[in-house]
Amino acid sequence: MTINQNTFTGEFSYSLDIKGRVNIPAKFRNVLTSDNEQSFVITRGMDPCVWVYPVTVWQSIESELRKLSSLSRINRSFVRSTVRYASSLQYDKQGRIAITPNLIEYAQLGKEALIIGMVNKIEIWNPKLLDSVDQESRKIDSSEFDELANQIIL
Amino acid sequence: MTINQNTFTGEFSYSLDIKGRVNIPAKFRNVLTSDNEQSFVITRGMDPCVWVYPVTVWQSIESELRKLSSLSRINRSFVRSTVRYASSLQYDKQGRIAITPNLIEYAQLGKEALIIGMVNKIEIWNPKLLDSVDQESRKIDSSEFDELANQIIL
DNA sequence: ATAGATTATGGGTAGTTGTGGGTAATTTTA
DNA sequence: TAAAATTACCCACAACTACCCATAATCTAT
Repeated sequence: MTINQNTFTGEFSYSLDIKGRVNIPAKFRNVLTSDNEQSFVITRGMDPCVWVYPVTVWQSIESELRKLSSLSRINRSFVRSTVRYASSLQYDKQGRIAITPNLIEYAQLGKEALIIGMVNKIEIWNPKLLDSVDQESRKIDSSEFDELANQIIL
Repeated sequence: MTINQNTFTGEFSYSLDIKGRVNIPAKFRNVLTSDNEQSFVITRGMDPCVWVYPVTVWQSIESELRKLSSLSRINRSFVRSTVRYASSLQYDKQGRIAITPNLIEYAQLGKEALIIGMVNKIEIWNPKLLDSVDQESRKIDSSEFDELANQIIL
């Protein structure tokens, strides 16, 4: 049963096979709306990981990007860096997607892949890399972190 | 008689079976509103226990999370740490939910499970662990309890 | 107090899911 | 144009999960 459309939560550890394929957790596939046509858009994350969007979500990001005027240099560079590495792909009959060598390298993915639901998107991490990034940001941001928690967590 | 919709009070001791299932107390199921569709969201608690939310309560957390832009590093790390261990699930015909191995390990759950109503959510504890956490915090917190007294009348 | 309903707990089975590998089609390269 | 490499598609199997049924204990109402 799906609680919410296009919403991803939870953590799953899967293996990246020799052909560069990872499984999309069944739960994630099930919350995809039909207008996504079993497709995702994958791209670089802001952190060293892979971001995976449902097509419909990505489309709304694109329309936001369209609004940014190219007169501004920051806008141009921002649009370029977000769109540059994005490509759309379908998952196969077993529910797997093939990650491009580009992105495998960027996210430093090995045999293990940690898949994390991030509400409106999915992240694919090298588990060890996530650990270190996590610890780092907890050191730096702990007070702002607590503030957010006070606002949001019930 | 039910006191209030989606409100949980009281303490119940249940067993965790070999498949990792625990019963949700009938009283708790009965106060669930129908728009929860017999579903809960379970996640890590701030203490070493499992938190169980009615879906509707979780949705309000989720909608707050959706507002946080992923451009900010703190936001990303906060969303990740909040959502990472959360998953939604329905209880079966017998009223049980299956707790993920992840969370069983985190809350150090064994055969016994203590289920505690926490007003807007449910906690699942290893009874012995709760005892020790409880004693510990009673030592520390008495002054802070006094502070709370100014906010809440019992 | 007793019958009927509800609740707690255990286990079996069929279908789903994760993972590996094989073959054909397509693209790239020489 | 032919060989090599890559990609897409398919099949197979093991492990797991969801769903179902059974039984014992407890509660409810007359």
